[in-house]
Order: sequence, then structure tokens, then C-alpha cells
Amino acid sequence: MTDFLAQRDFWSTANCSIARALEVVGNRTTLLLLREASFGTRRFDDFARRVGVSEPVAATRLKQLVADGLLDRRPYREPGQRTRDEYVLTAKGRDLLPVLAALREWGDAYAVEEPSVRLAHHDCGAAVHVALRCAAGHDVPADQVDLLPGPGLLPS
Amino acid sequence: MTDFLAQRDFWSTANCSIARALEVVGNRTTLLLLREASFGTRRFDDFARRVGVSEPVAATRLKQLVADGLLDRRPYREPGQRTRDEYVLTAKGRDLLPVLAALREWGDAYAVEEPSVRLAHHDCGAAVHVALRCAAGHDVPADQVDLLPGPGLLPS
DNA sequence: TAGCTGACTTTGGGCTTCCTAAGTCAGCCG
DNA sequence: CGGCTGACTTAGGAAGCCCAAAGTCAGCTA
Repeated sequence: MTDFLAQRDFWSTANCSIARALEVVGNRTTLLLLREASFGTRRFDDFARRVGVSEPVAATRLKQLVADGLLDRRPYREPGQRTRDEYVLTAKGRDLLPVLAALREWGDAYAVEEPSVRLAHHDCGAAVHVALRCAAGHDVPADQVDLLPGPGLLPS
Repeated sequence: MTDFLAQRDFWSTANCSIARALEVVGNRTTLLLLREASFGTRRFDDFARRVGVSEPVAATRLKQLVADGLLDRRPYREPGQRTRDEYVLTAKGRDLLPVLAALREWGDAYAVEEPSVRLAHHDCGAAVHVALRCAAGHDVPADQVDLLPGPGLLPS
């Protein structure tokens, strides 16, 4: 790995996990729909209204989210109502919550005066934030992160 | 806060930190440029080539990133070369690294077979990942996060 | 001083995403 | 059985984002 970083023309572009993730959630509307889903929104028109997007766009994006396996679409029935479909997060979708939390934290710090929402730990009530952590349990400041070749590059 | 969640029509759309953050970094190219900046890329054509984007797009987005205060543009000179401009992350830009780390982690898990890059703690070499943590120091699983009204909503 | 190179800008065109407005369709309610 | 409502779809058009190809410009290098 002598010159691993210097060779990033070879690995930066192709097969980048960030680029692949952005193919799924790389647009504004999709992430806002996931935000709403994480708030517990389930119904079509609630999604559209709360995200501030038109119905055709909501329909298209929700369909794509189901196709990508981030949301599950399933029938439900409220008493005295007919059967409807609701959209709920799958595990794959829930695993994007750190992305949303990180975006929220940055937005709180730089893009908004007074945040409208605060995340708290259910058990102790303390504020929740996103942290980088190593497998040995240490907090890792951003400048102590090393970039190393991953398994996709090792057996060269 | 009796029915805080049920009232999210009032706070979900307007003034949402996530939505505001996405106005700055809500497109694919911008986040990939920040990824490259975090890898240490500084020169214009390296950005364009490694992100896989045309020069006009690179120029436009880099300019916007400078205007938004995520990148700093400053002159530098290599020996025997003329003065050039380089782009480096500001503190505001560096604070987006958790977003990139979270996207990478999700992409590693769901969108890619073998990741090309691995993040390691410089001191101990262990893998780095993104975690939710409360101010009291507890690890917080996603299902133990409470949503509470923030300071922007309190003095009603 | 003429050429070369890095760092862009300009031009012109295509695809994607979004909008509003209007239409469809299923099934409970009267 | 006719209307209403929730959940969409369709149609037509504006805006944004992207591309390739070509042009500009500054300042070392010969």
C-alpha cells in the first residue's frame, strides 16, 4: 500500500460505496421521504404534504424506495375504513438513519438558527449525536481516520 | 408536547435541518467532490476526473462549494511551476465527514460486494464506524432515539 | 517571444426531476 | 346505487443538471 492514496484514480471512481449509496438516496426527495418514514409517517398523502412534494413525485419516489428495499408497502385497515397501503421502513432503510442523523446535526450547526427537533436517548434523556468510533471502542476524531485499501483491492 | 409527533405538519416541512442541509449538499456531484476533498484531492482536474464529471460541472459545483463555505480556494505554488489555486476543506466542510462516513458504511453493507476503502483508527488500527451516542456517553440504538421539540418550537 | 499546460468558460443540446391540473379507480357511507 | 375520499396516474410544460467540443487566458519553459 506504498502509494495507496496516490493511486486513487484507480479506485476512487469505480466501485465507490459512497457513489453507489448515492445512486439510491442521492436526491433530496428520497432522503426527505426517509426522514418522514423515520418520524412514523405511513400514508401516501402525508408523505407528499410533509415532504412538500407533488403527488406524482411522491408516487414515483415511494415506488422506487420500495423497489430498492428501503420501504415495505403493505396493506392495513383502520376500523370503519377500507384497506389501504402503508409504507414502513425496512431494516435496510433503517440503516440509513445515521446518514439522516448526521445531516440533521450538520444542518443544526450551520444551516438553521433554532432546530425544531431534538434527538434524545430514551433511557437517560441526554442529547443524541453522531460519532466516529473504532471497533476497539475509542472515539475517533476526524483527523485520526486512516484510509486503507479494503478487501476489494487486496488480492492484487 | 402532548401530541408533538402528530403536529409534524407544522414543523416537518419548514425549517427542517435535514432539508436545509440538503439544499447545500443535496446532489450527488457535490457529495462526491467532498469525498475527494476528504481524500486530499486539491487540483481542479483531479476533482473532475476522479469524481467522473465534466469540467463545466466541476467548475460550477466547486464554485458553489466555495461560496457555501465548505471549501477554501487558495493559491499555492509547486517549485518550478506557476501559482495555482487549490481547494481544501474548511471546518464547515470537514463537519460533513460523518455524513460521508455514514453513506460509505451503508454502501459497504448494501450496495457493494467488496469495499475498496477501509477506515481505520490511526492510533490502534481498528475499523472506524459511525455510531449514535448520547451526551451521557451511552451507545444509542436507533430504536431508543426519542424525538422531542427543539428550541425553535419551545417558547410557544 | 512562441508554445505548452493547467484551469477554467462558453456553446448547444439531451435527460431527469419537478410542477400544476385533471383524470381514474376502489370501496365504505347514506 | 350514487357520492365521497384516499391513493394514486396521466399529460404537458418549466427548470435544473449533465455532457462533449471548443475557446480563453495566464504564466512558466525553451
